[in-house]
Amino acid sequence: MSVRLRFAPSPTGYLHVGNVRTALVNFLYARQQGGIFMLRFDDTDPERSTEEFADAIEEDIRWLGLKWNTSSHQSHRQEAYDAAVVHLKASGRLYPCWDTPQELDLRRKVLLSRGKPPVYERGALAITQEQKDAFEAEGRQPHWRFRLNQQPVTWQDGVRGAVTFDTATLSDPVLVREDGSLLYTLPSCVDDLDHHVTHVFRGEDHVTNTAVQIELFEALGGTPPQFAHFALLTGAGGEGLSKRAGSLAIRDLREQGLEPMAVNSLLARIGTSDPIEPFTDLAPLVYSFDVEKFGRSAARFDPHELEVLNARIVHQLHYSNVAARLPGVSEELWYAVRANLTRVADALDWLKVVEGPMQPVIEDTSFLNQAAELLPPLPWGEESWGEWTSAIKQSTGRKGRELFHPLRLALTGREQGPEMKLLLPLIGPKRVRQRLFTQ
RNA sequence: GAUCCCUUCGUCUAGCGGUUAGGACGACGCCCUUUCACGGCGUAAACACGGGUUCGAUUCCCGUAGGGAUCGCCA
Repeated sequence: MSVRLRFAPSPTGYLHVGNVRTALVNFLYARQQGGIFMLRFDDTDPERSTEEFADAIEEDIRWLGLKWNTSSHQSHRQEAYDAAVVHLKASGRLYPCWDTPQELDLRRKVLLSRGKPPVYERGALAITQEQKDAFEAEGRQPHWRFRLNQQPVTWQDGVRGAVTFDTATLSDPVLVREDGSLLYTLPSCVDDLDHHVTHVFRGEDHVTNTAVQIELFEALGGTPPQFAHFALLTGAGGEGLSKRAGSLAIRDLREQGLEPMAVNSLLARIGTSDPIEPFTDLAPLVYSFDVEKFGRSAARFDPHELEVLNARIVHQLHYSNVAARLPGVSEELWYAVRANLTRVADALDWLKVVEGPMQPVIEDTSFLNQAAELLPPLPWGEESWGEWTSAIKQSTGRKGRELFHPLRLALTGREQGPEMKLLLPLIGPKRVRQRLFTQ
């Protein structure tokens, strides 16, 4: 049976680098194994989930090039969850609770102040039938908790090896709210089962959930998928990333003009033992992927690395990949300037330099006038620059920087840039003369 | 407060008792290009600290410090 993996964002915000790393890891493994990659919207929280965010997430994933085979929304699968709830109630694993949030909050604080873990003490299991009747008479609806086995749960983690977690140290999770709406845990397990998910790769913030979910999978009569939990990313300063995810939203990176493959190249390899390299497509990332290459310590995500990767990717990009984004930029211009770019859009600046209008920088008027007299014969090609500068050298005695620098400045207005032998023919004789004679 | 995970060049990491502690990115230098950038080549750069165990610890154990995570009617 082929592998089936899923990326399950909740549409309560924009995709950020942490999310995308999770998406990539699941995508890469699914592709490598020739399996299925599913996009699943965990939109069980009607308060916070919106269609706008769901659309934005799809847009971002498409931009990255992570094609999914199927997609689903948890908000459309209520019947499946209802059936699971009925089953769990019947087997006694789901029990009603009438605690109010205020009571629970207070209880947690009391336990904490005594130095005890703030775990739900199962008061609801102890209440009498009279109390239940009383609650119901008042019209109060219960919320429902999953009764944990309070035993060690062990699984073989793809990154961390054998992991054991004692569910006695955990609170029985609430699965269903008073109003019947569901929390993340149940739909997630039901979907994983129904969709035959074989592997779940996610951040280590989910390890405790895994123990709970394994019990749930079993209570539902299913077999848990294989898990792998990689260490989370931190910011460049070593601080947690999740809290300040806003500045690292994928759409911001896109708006900054970064290439999707720069993002993919970094996020697929950061924290792994494979070198971070500038790739122009996903294929090498797919075949080199191995979840065991992930380390167990948090890696730093440094936006500067993204810049560096982006530049190196841009230097390799073919004209066909960028032409649509660069109106007016010819193939010749692209190949002349790409090695000097950090972002694709920077080519537009060079278009302006070549075609004008631009302000030449004049260092030495008489030298430039002399040079203008020595311009090589038309038509100009790559060899014209050499012919021209040799002639100038001969007649003026200048060489090296003295010879070269004033010409670049007059012709491009810039201290640095692409090779002049490529730029000269593009600028052309008319504009060259114009710029040389600028006073 | 409790529990779990982690700590090797600036960064991402290899290492699984004896190594000149390896690679990648970055930095720096040289070469190429009659400046710059690109590219090529090269150099510098690390075992958090303190105790053990051992003939011998980067590697195993304990502790300290630091970092990350979890303890929700969020996902």
